[in-house]
This record gives sequence, C-alpha cells and structure tokens, in this order.
Amino acid sequence: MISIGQLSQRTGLSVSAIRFYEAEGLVFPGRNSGGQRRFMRSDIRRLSFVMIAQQFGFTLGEIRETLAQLPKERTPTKEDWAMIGQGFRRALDMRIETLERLRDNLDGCIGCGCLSLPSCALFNQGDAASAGGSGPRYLMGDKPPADL
Amino acid sequence: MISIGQLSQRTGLSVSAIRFYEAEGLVFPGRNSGGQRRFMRSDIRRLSFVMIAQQFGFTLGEIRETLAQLPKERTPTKEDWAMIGQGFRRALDMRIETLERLRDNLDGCIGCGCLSLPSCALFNQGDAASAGGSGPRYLMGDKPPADL
DNA sequence: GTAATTTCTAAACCTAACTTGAGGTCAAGG
DNA sequence: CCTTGACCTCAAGTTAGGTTTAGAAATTAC
Repeated sequence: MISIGQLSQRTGLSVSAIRFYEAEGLVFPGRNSGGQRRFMRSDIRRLSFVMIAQQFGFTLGEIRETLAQLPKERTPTKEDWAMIGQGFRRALDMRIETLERLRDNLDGCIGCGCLSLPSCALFNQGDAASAGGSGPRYLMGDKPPADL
Repeated sequence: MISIGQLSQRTGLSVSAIRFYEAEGLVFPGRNSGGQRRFMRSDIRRLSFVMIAQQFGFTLGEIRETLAQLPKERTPTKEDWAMIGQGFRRALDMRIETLERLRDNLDGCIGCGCLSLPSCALFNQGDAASAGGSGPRYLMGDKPPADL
C-alpha cells in the first residue's frame, strides 16, 4: 500500500490529478485509519495506463470504460493488460486509416481549389461533424502535435 | 457583400460561431451603415477552411496563424489556398507518422507488459508530454473518433 | 406603416481535464 | 510539545471552443 505522494512520484502525475481521477472513477484507493488514501502497487500500472491512453487521445470517460474490463476482484495480470493493449491497437489502426483517407482527399482537393464548398469531399468525410447540436464541438477530434 | 446569416447558411456554421471567430481574429468583416457585419464572398472559403482545419485537429490559434499567411490586401487566389493546403499535407503526414511510431511501440509493449513503467517507450515517445507545467494538459493531443 | 426577422452587444453558461486556494488534519522529527 | 511537511475536503478558477440569453436596434416583408 502506498500513499498518494508516492504514487504521484511513481507515475509523474500530480497529486491533484490523482485525486481528480479518483473522483472520476478511474482509481479506487482505500483509506488508512487517519483517512488518508492508500493505493495498491498495481495502481501505478493503472494510472500509467490512463496516461498512455490519454496520449492516444482517449477521453477519461472512454478510459474508465476500458478499465472496467479489468477484473475487479483480482490484481490484473500481464494478460489482462495485453487484452486492453490489443483493443488499443485496433483503435489506433482505425485512426491512422481515417487520417490517411483524409490525406488522400486533401490531395484531390488542393488541385481543384474546392476547399470552400460544403460539397467538398473533406466535409462529407467527417460524417459525425455535421451532427452539430449543442455543446463544444470536439467532434471530429484529433489534435495535432502543433506543427503545420 | 453578404450578411452573417447568409454566411452561416453558406458555411453551415452557426451565427454565434462566426461572431466568435471574428472575436478570435479569424475573419474581419466590415460593417454597414446600421452597424451590421458585412462579409466578403471569399470569407465563405476562409471559414470553410477553418472548419476543415478543425477536422484535421488544429486549434483556432494555429488556424489563425496559418490564415495570416494569406495576402491581406487582396482576395486570395486558388494558388494562395493551394500553398496552405500543402502545409496541411505536410502536417498530416507528420501526424500519421507519429501515430505509426506509437503503434509500433505499442506492439513491442503489449508483449513485455511494461505498460506500467515510466521508462516504457510509449512514454518517452511523447516528448512534449513530460513538459508538464500548469493549465489543462491537452498536451499530446489527438482525440479519437470514439471507438476502442 | 407596422409586423416579423435578423442582427447587435455583453455577459453568462457549458464540457473536459485539471489546478489553485482556503482552512484544517495527520505523521514524523527533534 | 511543537513544528514541518504531507494529506484532507470543498469550492472556485483555467483553457478551448462555442452556445444561450436578454434587451435593443436595424432590415425585410406585406
């Protein structure tokens, strides 16, 4: 059993982020007699997974659902994690494919100058994008590493 | 010269979004005698570009910088837009490459079970990720189309 | 000429993912 | 015993990208 500060050092996450993740249902620490959080060593792996998944672009909600697939009453084994890793792999493949399709369409559009038409292939590509509605539109997603 | 409502219909953007974009420095409409915004037809293309760029995952700040490359005192030509499209293309290629590298690393990690170690290749992959600092950490970016 | 739209501004609200701050408690060292 | 540092809770602030609302003024339609 380790403290939140130790977990913070092990994972590189801030203490406040870990508490936030608990509130979000991503970890379920116990408490000692004094009311302080006590984490299992396997939570280091669990939170590391959260970090990696975020780098891959998943929201905390999606990550929570993914973590829910882990056995609840037993410390997850290497195989348990490997299963999750494979789901990841599939999702990644899909995203790469999407981007490649977009790239191909862009190639077609650069020449034709149709960048302006709502009928442009690039628009119809984004299916979900036109769903509109309210709330922020992180719809199509995919943030870049800040280049261009 | 067209009104904001017409521009809204042409682009599919909401009127409020267009006003917001003006505040963000993405378009610079003139005003008529009554104080209402009047846009140039070329703004249809300009805003369409904003929408596409967002689908590609760029932030409004990045898009603003990109648009700044367009000639300020002349209606942008097809060639002007093509230049920008090419910058896009390069950025897209980089992102796809990054994802492919991540995927390859993931393949290596699924087997070794090192998903938990901060020394895992996946972590060191994310260069910028460890930059930390304050503010929300949309750091590594890349949001998925919600699968997994 | 009046009714119905559209547009205007400014400010408040929304989600995601956290951080910061205030005010108080717990644990270890001297 | 006292101080220091780690921890606790709860509330409010932050950024991005917009939406919503309210009240007023300008346009358009009949």
